[in-house]
Amino acid sequence: MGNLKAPEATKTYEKIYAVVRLIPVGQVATYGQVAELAGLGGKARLVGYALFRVELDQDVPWQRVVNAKGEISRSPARYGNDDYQQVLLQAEGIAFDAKDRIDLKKYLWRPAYPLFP
DNA sequence: AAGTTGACTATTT
DNA sequence: AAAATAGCCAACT
Repeated sequence: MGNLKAPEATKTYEKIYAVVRLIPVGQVATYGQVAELAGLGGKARLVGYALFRVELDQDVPWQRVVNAKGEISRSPARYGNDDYQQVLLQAEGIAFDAKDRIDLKKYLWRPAYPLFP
């Protein structure tokens, strides 16, 4: 315990989680894209920070958020959860190449704009 | 209440 | 192509 539950999250992060929850199965979004859709002005780092704090929340499909290169962002702070992310994405039908990269041209989420009126 | 922390990205070496 | 740099901000303790 000790982690925020998404519905109780503070406003800024709540918006990020709301966007992430809209990513369809079988597609991915980049951190920068989520930041922009959440109205954060492209501050991609905030999205990464927010997702770290909600990692254990089951309602947010954090696995569908990858970095701008189409790669899973690895970090020692995740203790292997990054590998699990790849497994989850593959289970949704997303393919990784030999360098563990996703073909963003194929899988990137293209939502209608604006997401939030 | 102030310091620490952390899943990014565009640009430059 | 890969590695280093600078700019960004909120939540948690």
